[in-house]
Amino acid sequence: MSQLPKQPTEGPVPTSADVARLAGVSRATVSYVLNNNAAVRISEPTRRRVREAATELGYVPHAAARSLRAGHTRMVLLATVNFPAGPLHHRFFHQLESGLRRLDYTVVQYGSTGLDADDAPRAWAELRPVAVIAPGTALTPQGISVLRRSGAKAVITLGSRPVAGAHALVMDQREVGSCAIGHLLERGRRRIGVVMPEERGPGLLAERRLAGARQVALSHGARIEPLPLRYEEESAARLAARWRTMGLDAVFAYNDEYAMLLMRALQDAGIEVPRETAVVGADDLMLGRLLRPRLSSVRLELATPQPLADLVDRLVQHPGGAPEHHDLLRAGAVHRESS
Amino acid sequence: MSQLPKQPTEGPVPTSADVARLAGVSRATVSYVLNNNAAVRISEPTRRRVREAATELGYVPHAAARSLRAGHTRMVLLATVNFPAGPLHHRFFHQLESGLRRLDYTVVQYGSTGLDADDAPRAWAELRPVAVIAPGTALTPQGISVLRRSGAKAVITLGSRPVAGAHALVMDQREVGSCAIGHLLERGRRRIGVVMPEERGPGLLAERRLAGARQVALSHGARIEPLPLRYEEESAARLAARWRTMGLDAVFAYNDEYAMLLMRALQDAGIEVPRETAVVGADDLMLGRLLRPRLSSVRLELATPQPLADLVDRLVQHPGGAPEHHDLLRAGAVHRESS
DNA sequence: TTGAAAGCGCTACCAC
DNA sequence: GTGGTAGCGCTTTCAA
Repeated sequence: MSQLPKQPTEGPVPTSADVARLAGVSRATVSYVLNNNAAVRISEPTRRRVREAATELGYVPHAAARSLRAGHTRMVLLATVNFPAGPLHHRFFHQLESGLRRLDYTVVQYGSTGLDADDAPRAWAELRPVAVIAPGTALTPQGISVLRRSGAKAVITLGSRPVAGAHALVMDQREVGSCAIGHLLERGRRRIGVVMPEERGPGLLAERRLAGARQVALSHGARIEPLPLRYEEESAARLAARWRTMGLDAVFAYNDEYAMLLMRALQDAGIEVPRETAVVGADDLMLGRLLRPRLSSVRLELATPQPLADLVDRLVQHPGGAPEHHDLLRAGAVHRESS
Repeated sequence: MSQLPKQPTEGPVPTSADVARLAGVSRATVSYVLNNNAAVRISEPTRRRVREAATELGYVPHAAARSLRAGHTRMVLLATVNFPAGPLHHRFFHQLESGLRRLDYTVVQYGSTGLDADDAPRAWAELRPVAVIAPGTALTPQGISVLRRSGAKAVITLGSRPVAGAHALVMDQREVGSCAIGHLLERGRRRIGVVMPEERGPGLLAERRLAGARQVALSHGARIEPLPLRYEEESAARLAARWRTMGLDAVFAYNDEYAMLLMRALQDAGIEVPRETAVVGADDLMLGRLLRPRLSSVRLELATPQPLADLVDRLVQHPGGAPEHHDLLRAGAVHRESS
């Protein structure tokens, strides 16, 4: 209460020189004390005077000045362009951030909507981050080069596949497709539809999941039929209306939401699930358990973030190694009643 | 292709002095040219030489050095602690960021999990942001003061209610509760349950929604009954089993997910929806339309972000005014079949 | 039209 | 133990 500074808004921002003046010492001493510099021994009374002066003034060190002097930052820039927005990724980044902070990095998320693939890395580079984690889709070889030359020790891409010249955290969405199809094959299905959302967002993910589906189907002599679908009841009803003409005995519906939409439409059209057509979603939403039949799904898991924080730290400390690829995504079929 | 710099990883980061040397001019000239300084006229050939030298070296200006010299930054720090993670907010922040970038601000998201309410603002202040937008829950008066004294021209809180001494973007969740209850009252219900999730995350939101519900109910002589519920089928089944003992004729279920869970459980327990008990959710999920009966809901909307970007800009340019409060949340009942 | 130089806040080297 | 001070990269007066 009594410690609240007097002038909330006016007045210049206090610097270490102000602290030094108030404590009656030099700026060097202030720096030593506030950074707990072990290489130099300062008497306890002096330390106290400095600390008191600092809190009295509400002194906060100036990160820009510090890193300018140091010649490097400890900033990890997490570029969030075109990022999957679900709770799974949200939690993952959250934990990755905590892990990196524990290693004394400053993590900063930088959204770059509207900037193109050349401008965005330039904008990031201006902050001189020591490491950059960005979606592979936002990072061209030129972009990687810009970041490297601006002092980034580690450039790490994130996405369905690696990008040449950078380390990669791979979330191979094919895994999801192959997992779903594998499950359906096991249950005796051979003519399988794969829902392809017509919305903008899921486009790339859907392509990769389809690719994984095709891969597995091919090696088992099963048929894969892509099924464009908008996330609207009419679109689903239309698809359901011509369902029997397509001769499918199963469908992998991209994710649980599309699966629920389609399953309802199929049921309304008199198609029995799973007898006539099996349905599998993905993401294992709680809601799928409420439907009748309960929705089979593919559960996704991301790797534990702490080892990745350690990885970043290692790449920063020993840069220049060969690009490393780490697989983040684990997928597993969850069998319920709809398949 | 041919423009790719040669040494990807080694070598020092090029500075404006390097550009000057290569172009055969002074550092001052480099600065004039690259910043399109209108106050000084540079010959066209010189400009070209400078620009070519810059691209040849892959020069990227050093934001820290620039802002150190300028005495201020154009960084807007968006603190993301305890933020609702839904698509609604996600889109909102995304657009706010775009709007601010259009005004030439650098927007940076800073997660601060693990830092307490005193440390977090200090960490933010080290970056000397010109404006800070942070959840009200993460911002004590001390924190606000620290930011002010570190040069932040605008400190803006975000949340259910304003915080003393700062501008506020208010998302008054009571609105949601009162809207839901208002709808149920209109439809003749008088004894209304309000689901309170027992999970950690929604706690505060649920409290506010309940408060709004109580407010409206009180003024209409209706009864409100809080109903703790975990997001699990057993918990819902248990609640449904003792439903008739409670004598409720309606329930506002916190959001659509809890509503779906509970509605299913009620139906399984033989309670007719909406005849015996009306059910209302919130968030207006697409999935609610797939249930039978279709789920009534409260649709949430956040204000258009562009005016808020303009607001931030105005507060930065003319600091010191009285704290402003802006209401962001709009709620509206969506009547379907479950109420 | 261009160049020289000061100085933003900070840390680390070197004297005392 | 403590202080003086150079210099990180940049912009901007002031002089030429």
